Amino acid sequence: MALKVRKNKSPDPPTACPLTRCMAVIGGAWTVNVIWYLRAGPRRFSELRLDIPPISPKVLTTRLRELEDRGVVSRAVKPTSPPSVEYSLTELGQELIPAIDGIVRVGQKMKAP
Amino acid sequence: MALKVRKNKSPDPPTACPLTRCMAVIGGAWTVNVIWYLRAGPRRFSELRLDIPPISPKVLTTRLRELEDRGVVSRAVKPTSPPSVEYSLTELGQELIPAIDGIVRVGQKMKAP
DNA sequence: CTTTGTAGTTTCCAAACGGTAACCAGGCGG
DNA sequence: CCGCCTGGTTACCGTTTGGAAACTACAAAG
Repeated sequence: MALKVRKNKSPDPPTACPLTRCMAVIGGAWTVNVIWYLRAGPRRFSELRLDIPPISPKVLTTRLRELEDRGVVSRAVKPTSPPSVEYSLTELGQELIPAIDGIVRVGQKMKAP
Repeated sequence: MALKVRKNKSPDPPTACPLTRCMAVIGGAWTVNVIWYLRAGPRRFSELRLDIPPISPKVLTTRLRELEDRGVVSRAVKPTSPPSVEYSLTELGQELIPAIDGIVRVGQKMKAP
């Protein structure tokens, strides 16, 4: 008797596809908004909170850490008093700007929900 | 005694911002993948299931309905036997392609998780 | 020594989301 | 008449997510 074909295919990790991988990062709540407000230059934690009023500090921290881990954003502590923290887009982060521009453009033309 | 400043500001709808509005549509699971596979032309329900193996029929239906509602995708029933259904990008949907291209490019350069 | 400002952290919780599995309808081929 | 194909729908359920509120650390100003 012939061997059965094993159907339990190893599920390839979701990070295999570049599209899925990148969406896993920028798909979270407020992520693209954060990148959008960093496009013009470095910005501090509390400035981002003012830029995006509905974001909670917890979520802002989470997003910034994720973006830093993936090399999209860099974090720099300035020895002011009190010490402040500047976030800015890395070179990789800059590459997302045209994509986000495109999303904004479509958002403007999109039917209301 | 002076009147207090009322702090309960009317929370403007999340759809006010074009970026947030568009992300609400393309942020769902597999949404960008669906658009990606429609970029080359019309595609049927079952073809999309083969293109994106891990997507469930429930989610694929949900995504296609959302995209249709927002004018990104159009749905056409062909009188074949059995009747088949073709989905394709609208003009608005086509405008998302460059944005998704950008996301893919960043995804390729992104650090592993 | 209390207040102010920056930059978070922690806990708790309800709602949203997506996965699984089963089921359905209409048409046709055998 | 039975199964099969396409294109879904439905019910159930566990996990994840993001929101709210309260709390922390540290430094300097007053």
